[in-house]
Amino acid sequence: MGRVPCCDKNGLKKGPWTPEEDQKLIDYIQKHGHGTWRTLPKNAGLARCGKSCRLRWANYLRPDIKRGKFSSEEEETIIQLHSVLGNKWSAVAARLPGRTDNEIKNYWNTHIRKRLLRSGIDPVTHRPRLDLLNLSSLLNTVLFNQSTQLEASRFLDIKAQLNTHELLNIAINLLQSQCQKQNLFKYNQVQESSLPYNPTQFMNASQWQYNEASSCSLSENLGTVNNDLIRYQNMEQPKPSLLYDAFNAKLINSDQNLYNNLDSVLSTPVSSVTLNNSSTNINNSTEDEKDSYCSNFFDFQIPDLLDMSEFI
DNA sequence: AAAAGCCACAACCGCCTCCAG
DNA sequence: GCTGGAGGCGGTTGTGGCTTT
Repeated sequence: MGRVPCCDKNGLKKGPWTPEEDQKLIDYIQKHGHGTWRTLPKNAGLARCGKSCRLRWANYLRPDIKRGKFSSEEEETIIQLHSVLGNKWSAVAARLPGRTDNEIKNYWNTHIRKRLLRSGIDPVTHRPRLDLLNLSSLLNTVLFNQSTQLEASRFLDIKAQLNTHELLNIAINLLQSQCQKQNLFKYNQVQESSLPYNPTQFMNASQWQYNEASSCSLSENLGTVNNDLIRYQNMEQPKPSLLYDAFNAKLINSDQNLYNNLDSVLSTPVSSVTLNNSSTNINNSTEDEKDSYCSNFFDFQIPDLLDMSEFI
């Protein structure tokens, strides 16, 4: 014998609820309570499945539901809870008064998840994405050879090896970071002092104290960093490279050696730039000339890659 | 102005857990 | 301890509205 369906679906309405149906459900529950959901539709005069009534009430009609946009505080709470609880949406919702699991789940999938991905953070593990770390290693060996020469042609070689837009954009971000770090050009008017990203820079007082408490675990620290990255983006600060920020913040917190290695690669001076098979020494160039070299590199050598920066 | 594409979110589906009998 | 119904949960889909072409 198969499983008995929760209701006889013949003749029962599906799809969006009408205001009249909503009112019937509200009136009935206010008078009698919901009781057994299975019998509620018949008693309330609704041609709906009991389960549909329960969901409509729980996710939309319940009087204690808070509707409207999520505040930044709520968003931070969701991220922190998700880093601990994972996709246990009901558990997350239990800690956010007035919000339903369905609403939080939708908000996560449509907003937060995408934002974390753009920041180079894996929304499942809340850690730097492994593909980014692997790519940084690849770039280190292929892009910056022993003579510390930045070769556009080799970058194009990489393009052939990578097969996702996302990875290409990551490559661009790393390259831009390289140029910013060495003050080769003023990408987005970045101040040198904003690099490397200081994860405590935008903390509020309570979070700062929380982070100061050395007893907090690594995962708690990483959760705090995630929130700071998001706050950092929201503040419309100059955005040197969100990816590089993520690298800095995460690596500082998770693996100092790894961070030091990456840092040393990125801080190695670039002495020449190879464009169109001719190498130019930039040691004696003016700042404007350096700007020009880098602008040319990004604007004319790999315009198709730059276009892809919109993909993430 | 119309068509196509995209996005957000309400609602549904099917599996799981709990618990009374 | 077993069974089956009710409710809970997370993943997925459908749809309406907005934006882009």
